[in-house]
Amino acid sequence: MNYDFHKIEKKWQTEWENANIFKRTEDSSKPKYYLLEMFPYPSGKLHMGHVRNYAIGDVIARYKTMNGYNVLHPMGWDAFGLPAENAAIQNKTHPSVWTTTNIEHMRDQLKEMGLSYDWDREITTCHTDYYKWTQWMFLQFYKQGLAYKKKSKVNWCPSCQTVLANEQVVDGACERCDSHVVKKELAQWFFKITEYADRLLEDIEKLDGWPDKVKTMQQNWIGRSEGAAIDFTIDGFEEKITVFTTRPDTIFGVSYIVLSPEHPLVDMLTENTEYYEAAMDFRKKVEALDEITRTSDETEKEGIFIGRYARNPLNNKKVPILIANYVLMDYGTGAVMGVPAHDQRDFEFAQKYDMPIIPVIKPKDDSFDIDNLKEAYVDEGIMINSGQFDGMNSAKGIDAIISYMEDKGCGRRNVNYKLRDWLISRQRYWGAPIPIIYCDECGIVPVPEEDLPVLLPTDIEFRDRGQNLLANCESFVNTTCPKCGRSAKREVDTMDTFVCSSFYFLRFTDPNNEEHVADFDNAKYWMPVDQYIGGVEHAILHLLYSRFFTKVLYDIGVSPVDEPFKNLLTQGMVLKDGIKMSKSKGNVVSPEEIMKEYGSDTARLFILFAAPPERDLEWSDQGVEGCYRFLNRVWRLVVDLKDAYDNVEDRKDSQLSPQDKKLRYNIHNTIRRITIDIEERFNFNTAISAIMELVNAMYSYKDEVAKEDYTNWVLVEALDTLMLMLAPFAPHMAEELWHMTGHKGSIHDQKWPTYDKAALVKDEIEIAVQVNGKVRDRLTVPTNATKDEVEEAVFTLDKIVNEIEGKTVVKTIVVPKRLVNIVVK
RNA sequence: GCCGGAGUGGCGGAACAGGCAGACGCACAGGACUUAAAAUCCUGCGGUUUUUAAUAAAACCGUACCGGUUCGAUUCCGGUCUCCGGCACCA
Repeated sequence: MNYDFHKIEKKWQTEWENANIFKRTEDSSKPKYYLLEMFPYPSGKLHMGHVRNYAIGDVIARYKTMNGYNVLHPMGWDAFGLPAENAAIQNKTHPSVWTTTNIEHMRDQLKEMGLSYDWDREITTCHTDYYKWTQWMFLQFYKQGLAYKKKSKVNWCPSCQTVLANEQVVDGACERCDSHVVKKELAQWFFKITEYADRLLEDIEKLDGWPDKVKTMQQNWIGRSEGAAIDFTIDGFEEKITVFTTRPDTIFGVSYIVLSPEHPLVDMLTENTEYYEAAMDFRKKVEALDEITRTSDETEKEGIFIGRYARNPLNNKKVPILIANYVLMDYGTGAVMGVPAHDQRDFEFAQKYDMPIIPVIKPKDDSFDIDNLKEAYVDEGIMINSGQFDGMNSAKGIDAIISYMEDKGCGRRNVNYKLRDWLISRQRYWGAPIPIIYCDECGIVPVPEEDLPVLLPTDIEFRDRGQNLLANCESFVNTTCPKCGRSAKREVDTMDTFVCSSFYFLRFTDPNNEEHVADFDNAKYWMPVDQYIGGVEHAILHLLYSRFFTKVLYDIGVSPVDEPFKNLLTQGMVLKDGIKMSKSKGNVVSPEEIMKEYGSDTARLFILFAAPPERDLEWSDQGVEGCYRFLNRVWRLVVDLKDAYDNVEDRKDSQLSPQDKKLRYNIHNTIRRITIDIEERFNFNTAISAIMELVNAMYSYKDEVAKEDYTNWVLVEALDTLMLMLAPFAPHMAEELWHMTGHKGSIHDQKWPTYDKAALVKDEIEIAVQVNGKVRDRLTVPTNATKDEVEEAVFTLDKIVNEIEGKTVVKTIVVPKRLVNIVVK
């Protein structure tokens, strides 16, 4: 008979909910632990990735609770977003209806999993009492000069009919729908994340508890490079061309200047000349290229001369000005100096167009002929052909030349970032409206804080996609100016949903506060998040934005911390047949069905047992079956042995049998192992196998010892330990067994077991005996045997005597409690 | 191209401050129970070879590949290959 998980799981879920045992309040008498899993988008159903994420979190939450922490473990919904709007158009309903239905269903599923959330803190980002704060955030950013509107070429997804942030464009395609992203010139709202670039970069160092992988990804994304901005004058013009370079030490090697075809100076420099038409044709050609081709280094470098010359500010040398496809307008200044001898791209370009290659740095050891380069020499060396700087080490030359230029006023130290400002406008209905009003008289006017929230209108007809529904809603658009009272129009764009998720962790510390996003004292008690868990796909987007928000909020005194997440665990994907589960691949396993067939304790146990959390996990139906078998095995064991509780005092004073001692050793060794596995490494797979081993040991005891010889208190110790250690992994079964064996109170309020060192002391220990590093025999010795005693014993073994016969013993290495290695010749 | 991570039985995975490779689970095989099956329980389970009638026993090879350090290497060092992830004409 298998245990009735349906009944048991339902029963305890109801009991826990009624007793509200997972509700948490601020309690200064206990150490706090804030555990957070990335909240889901309410797509409709949980998938295995969610199950994994939340199962991992729940083990940690319950474990920390048992260890005396006041654990904040909240859950919510990242509920704005395009799928709701598309579904609404398709089904002719309102996105809020679709979203609400999905949330209800998914909340039920989470409850079915038996997760220890404090549901009183539930957050839903599309509710007015939440998005009021999203809008409030915008206003604070605006006040700080961190939100601004700018007309620029932006990424436009023709399928989603909206603009996207740089971070949301993956290989030239929309990260959500994979459509080809095009460039469009639009006026859009941005958050000035670049102003925080340096701090976001520097503080990565503080993130000890983050995986290096994620930190490196953020570093690359921010992409800081140090160098100089250098002004080149243009013959016959007042204007100057400013280039950015990381190698000012090579300035004497400049043989041409290249502008991006889109560079604004190009128009002026070619106007009314024979070069104008060619330049414009070239620009069009380059603009027609999509982002991937344009920025791929396989694309052939092409350029044309535009008829003008610039002057090298250091030696006044006259160099031609070109435009070329490999210079990008949105990095640096959109202009570069061409130094073919010391830059590989410039080298290729110069060879193609027959430009002079002027070496200005030679290798220290003169290892090759610098005047006949086969490729650019990019390493440091000794400066040559560089006037007064000749003979200087090129690394030093960088500083020397910058100082020289700063004195002369033709150049300066400069730092560039790959990071762009965060485009937050979206031309969609289902998002938080940007709280801005446009007045003919007063211009751009922010909505006063007391007027928040700017409500999303509900009288919208959901027809075709492809139009901004808010723009067509007159009751929304038409308003009055808060400054002058005249009629005015509202901003019709909404905010990127990543804005909503950039501060939700702060809101969880005080989710129902109507006056503040969170009471400072509450935030101070809980923040930062001690452990954050989610998929690595958010390594840049969400995690970088959240860090940015936290820093801004810290600066204005709203957040008590300047980094939100102390420790980060990035879980691996759930695979089936070696590939990611996806509808299109048809390899999806539904959590719903698994829980129905085996129960959520089994589902959780399997997903934790199959692989360590950071690694990808291969789904196996047979593996699930195995975990189910294991839980049944535990059930039967406890049922069989529970009589031990009736007479615990029995034999308490008598000597323990060898079997008793062995079992006690196993109990306490298991506690030791599991505690390390959870505490130090989150290796739940090995933690679970340790529990399995304890169960096997208990079965052996049952097998080897006659019932009348049972030592009940040892059995009870084993059973209690087993149940307590199982509690974070299989919470329902553990709770049921806990009560079945006569305990009072929830097992989830109990203390995590500690191990008894005395029980881990063994009288004897088996060691390996090696000859020249090969195991030849084994020997059981007293644990406290000295090295000499062990060494002596080893040479009495027949096998060893045979093995070393006729050979000379060079030396003998004794590793206490492990092995002896005899080296012979 | 650059920067990370990984490569261990039929499979998922253990063991790395250098110390008995393959814990635990799955699959498979054999046995017990059963009229039978399922479930359950017990046993075996990296490869090759040799000895033995058989039960068994022994030797050698094995942690992607090549080399090094060491009494001893899955673990450390150098090089190569493959896979995965990120960045990529960033001046």
